[in-house]
Amino acid sequence: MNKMDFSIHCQSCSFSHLCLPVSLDENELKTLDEIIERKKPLHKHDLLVEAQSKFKSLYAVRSGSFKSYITTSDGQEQIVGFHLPGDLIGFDALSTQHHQSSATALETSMVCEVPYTTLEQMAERFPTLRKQIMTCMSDDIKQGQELMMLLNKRKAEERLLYFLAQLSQRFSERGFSDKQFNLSMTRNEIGNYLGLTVETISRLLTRFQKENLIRVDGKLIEIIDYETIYNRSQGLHNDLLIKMA
Amino acid sequence: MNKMDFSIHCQSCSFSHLCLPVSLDENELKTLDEIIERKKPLHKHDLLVEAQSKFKSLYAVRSGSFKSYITTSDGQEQIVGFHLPGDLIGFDALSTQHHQSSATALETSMVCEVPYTTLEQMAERFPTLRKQIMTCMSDDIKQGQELMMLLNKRKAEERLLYFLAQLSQRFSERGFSDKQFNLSMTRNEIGNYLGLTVETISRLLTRFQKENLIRVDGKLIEIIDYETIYNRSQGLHNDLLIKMA
DNA sequence: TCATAAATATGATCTTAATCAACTGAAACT
DNA sequence: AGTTTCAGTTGATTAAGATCATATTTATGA
Repeated sequence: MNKMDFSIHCQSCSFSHLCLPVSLDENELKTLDEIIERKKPLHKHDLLVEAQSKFKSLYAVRSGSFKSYITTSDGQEQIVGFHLPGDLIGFDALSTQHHQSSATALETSMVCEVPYTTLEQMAERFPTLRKQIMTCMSDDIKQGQELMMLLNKRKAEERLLYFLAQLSQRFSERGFSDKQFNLSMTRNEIGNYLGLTVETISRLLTRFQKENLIRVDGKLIEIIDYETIYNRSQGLHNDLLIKMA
Repeated sequence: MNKMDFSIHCQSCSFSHLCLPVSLDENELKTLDEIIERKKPLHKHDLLVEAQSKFKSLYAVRSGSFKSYITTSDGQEQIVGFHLPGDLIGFDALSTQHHQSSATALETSMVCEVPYTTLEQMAERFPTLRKQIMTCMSDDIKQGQELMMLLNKRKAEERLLYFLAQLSQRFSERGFSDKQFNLSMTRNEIGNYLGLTVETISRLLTRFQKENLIRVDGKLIEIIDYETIYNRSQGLHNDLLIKMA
């Protein structure tokens, strides 16, 4: 048994459909469950992974949320992703065996630690697990490509609407409400991620509220008109949609 | 033997240090070499991989160059990468078993096709190959993150200088001249990739020439002052560097 | 609980690169 | 060869979002 056993198991985890366990059979799942260490909770701002540190483990988010970010030579921070329960953190380290990005908790959070050497041994035995690891990595690539598109081709309004639509969708996949949720990141962090300034994020959120797309109360966001949010995040406006119909 | 044998082998390929063969022993290399199919040359604009198509193979660039791009619902194209000899194309398909992005040749080019099922069987037998595949994927993620940073935090001048510096470096890794090379992509494609317009690329190139950083002659680029190009691509300007010294 | 700091909101101004436009040169196509 | 299309250059104007400035609200901590 692990030092820390919080009596949490992959078998009963409500995010297993998004995480490594996908498509493992009972026996495989049991083995995976045994190598995973449940760590004690991290608090806001706590560092989970430090960039440049040696790669030892992957981390699966159990509760709470994280941001991962890279830092430029001149000290600027670029957020490259926000992680919700079920997400895996650390794939970018496989290339150099050192982490490319750091990850910190955005709120009190729990993770499952997956020691890489044991995971690798398991991967050797279970092709389905190997496949799932690849899938997760490939997802990371895909997400990066989509974000690149967003940053390149979309204007401020579309970026933020996309961000909101995507968050709503991700919450829904995880069994949370997709109509009402709390932002665990600051406006500043959203801006950093989307390539915009805090001021722009703030102004847009108030505008979206005036347009009756969302309701904003500090960190709490209520999605009122998902349809329009989604359409406009894709660059489709009402007048355009009417023309097409 | 394969239907097409151009008498080219991994064993004698000058890009093997960048490709799958890295860290394979002689025996492993021979097996890899046998499953790889050398295809006939592709010409400019020829489609190598079509987005949404079923994932069958990875492709290693042998000569020439490719762009890969995704297409939005409204038909816009976003270039997500340029591929030089030794690069692998197709990792983004592992997640869904369908390609996310399309790839077309920018000039007459040759590829080695690596059928995925056989590669997977090999990966099962050779842990080093498995590791190398992971490394390549992880590199893709890393590159995506760096580009994201570039698009998010850097201004036009810095983006294009970064692009030039990176190209020069990549050519050098492949044994080509890092001082003088041909752009196989159009200004338009560079702009698309960097999130800028053709006009901006054109103006910047002429400015860089006036500033004696490069010489431009149509597609031919000569790197004159790599040091300054690199520094300024990182947001470091001369006056700033003087202050720091 | 108050004090200080951090996050958010909002207005005024400025900057960068996009857009629009016109022209030149280079390929590609019968 | 000559025409059409595509790629690139350069200038003038505009618009989107950054930056600067200042409140205001919300957290955090002694």
